[in-house]
Amino acid sequence: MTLLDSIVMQGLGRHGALTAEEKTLLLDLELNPRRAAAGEVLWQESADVDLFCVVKEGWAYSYRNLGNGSMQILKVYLPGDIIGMRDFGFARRLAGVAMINDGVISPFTHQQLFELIGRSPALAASIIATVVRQQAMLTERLVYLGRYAAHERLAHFLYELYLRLKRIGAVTDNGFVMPLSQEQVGDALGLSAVHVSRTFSMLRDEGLVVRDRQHVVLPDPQALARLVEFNDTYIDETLSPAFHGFH
Amino acid sequence: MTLLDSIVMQGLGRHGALTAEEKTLLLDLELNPRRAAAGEVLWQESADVDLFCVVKEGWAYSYRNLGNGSMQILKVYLPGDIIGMRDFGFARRLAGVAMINDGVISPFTHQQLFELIGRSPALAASIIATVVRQQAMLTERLVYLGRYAAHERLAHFLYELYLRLKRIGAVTDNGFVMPLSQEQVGDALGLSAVHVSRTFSMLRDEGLVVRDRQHVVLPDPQALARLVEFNDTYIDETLSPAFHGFH
DNA sequence: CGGTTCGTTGAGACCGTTCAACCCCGGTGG
DNA sequence: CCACCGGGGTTGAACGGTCTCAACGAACCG
Repeated sequence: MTLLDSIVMQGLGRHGALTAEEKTLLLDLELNPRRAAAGEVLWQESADVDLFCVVKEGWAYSYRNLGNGSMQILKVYLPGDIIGMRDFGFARRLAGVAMINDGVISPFTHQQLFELIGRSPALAASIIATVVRQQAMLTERLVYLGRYAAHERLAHFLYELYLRLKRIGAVTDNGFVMPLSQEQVGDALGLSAVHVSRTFSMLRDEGLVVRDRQHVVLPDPQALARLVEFNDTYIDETLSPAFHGFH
Repeated sequence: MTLLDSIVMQGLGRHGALTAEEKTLLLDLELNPRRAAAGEVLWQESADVDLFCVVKEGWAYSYRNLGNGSMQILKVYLPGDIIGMRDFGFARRLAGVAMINDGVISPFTHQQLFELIGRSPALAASIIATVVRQQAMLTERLVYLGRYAAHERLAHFLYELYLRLKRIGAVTDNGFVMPLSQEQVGDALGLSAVHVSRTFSMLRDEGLVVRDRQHVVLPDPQALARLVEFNDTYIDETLSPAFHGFH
């Protein structure tokens, strides 16, 4: 999974094919791939902001460790996502990032990002669009934490993963691999691990989610989408026309 | 309260005074002020994105109306804030915005924003910094919704308002005016209005918050800050040095 | 085969919700 | 001036969703 694939798949490159220089700029971000082991902390909260990363293989998550001993997972990163944009413009990390399973990441520097932005307004727009979309996903999570019950939070979480995985071709027969432990799911949804287990059982009994170890199947994605009233405008978002005129 | 005052007060203008042109660009955003009545909806969710607004007087909030009949308030806007940046780059609003009390707002267009960004990299950096800071505030709220109890959520909410109001000079003797109803506070914190009332009583009994109608006093802000382990790096944030080198 | 991690299930406690009654206060109209 | 009304806030009681603690089971790994 290269960033180029990801960006094209996400439809950001559809407005006129990318130029050769733009493709080069994107590929330059992935010149230094390295393996990262499950559980590896890429950086801690409050660390200096130096690098961003493209996730090439594996999953990662950003998190905050709280004073009361618990953890809140802010976002799950999938292959093709850029990690660290949350801290763009800050001197220190607002959240830590760790790998969920074994994977491959490509770090690149602030400097490279500035260069890319300076050279290609189209790519700058794409980057900004991904940041904005991430903010929208965060907002959606906030809404669910504030106002929905456990089974709705979990259903929404799984359906969002399903959509994001589908667009990078990681879904077959409505099923996908979900390497998060139930403890981690709980940390993302503001629930205890025990209650995540019970909630999975509830969704299984209703025929909405079948899970076996790390494999999840959504037998009827539409039914799940109705349950959570999924608003997918923030995933298949349309950029403002004015924005494209900006180049 | 002009945007110029606000940005200077927020320290974004400290790196070299703004040029005359930059000041003009900022003031141009506020050429069309108008009154807005309490409860007035500035725009609804899914409406076309056309305008942004500077809040000159009064408070506003962005919100999402949910299928189960409840509402989630995403953010409270104070004088000097820019409303609508959440939707920058989108064709449609991700959230509605309404006035909390009577106030004055200055709408400006996408076009004006692009012009400002094109003419002054320094102001573009300031704008981006405010967007990033808003995302950080949203993240902080998410953490509290996910992992903290009612009294901690409320204490954190009040302390954040206290800090933001202090920097625009709206705090005297540790007190400020808080025009939100308890229903609205509940919609922001994911609590019922009834429990907001009980939680206010609890904080009062502990000597942390004194409230009389719309007037709130924090007798010991430091104690409150300790209670919520307030991390103010996202309010008094430091922009990355690399970012300033970008101009 | 023993240890470890992860997931399941049960029981009890707790926090927050819902429903309801009541109060306080400001506004309005007689 | 008073009667009435309505919105916001307070308080009580019962319900329910989620948490915690604990025991147990299943899969993986040395």
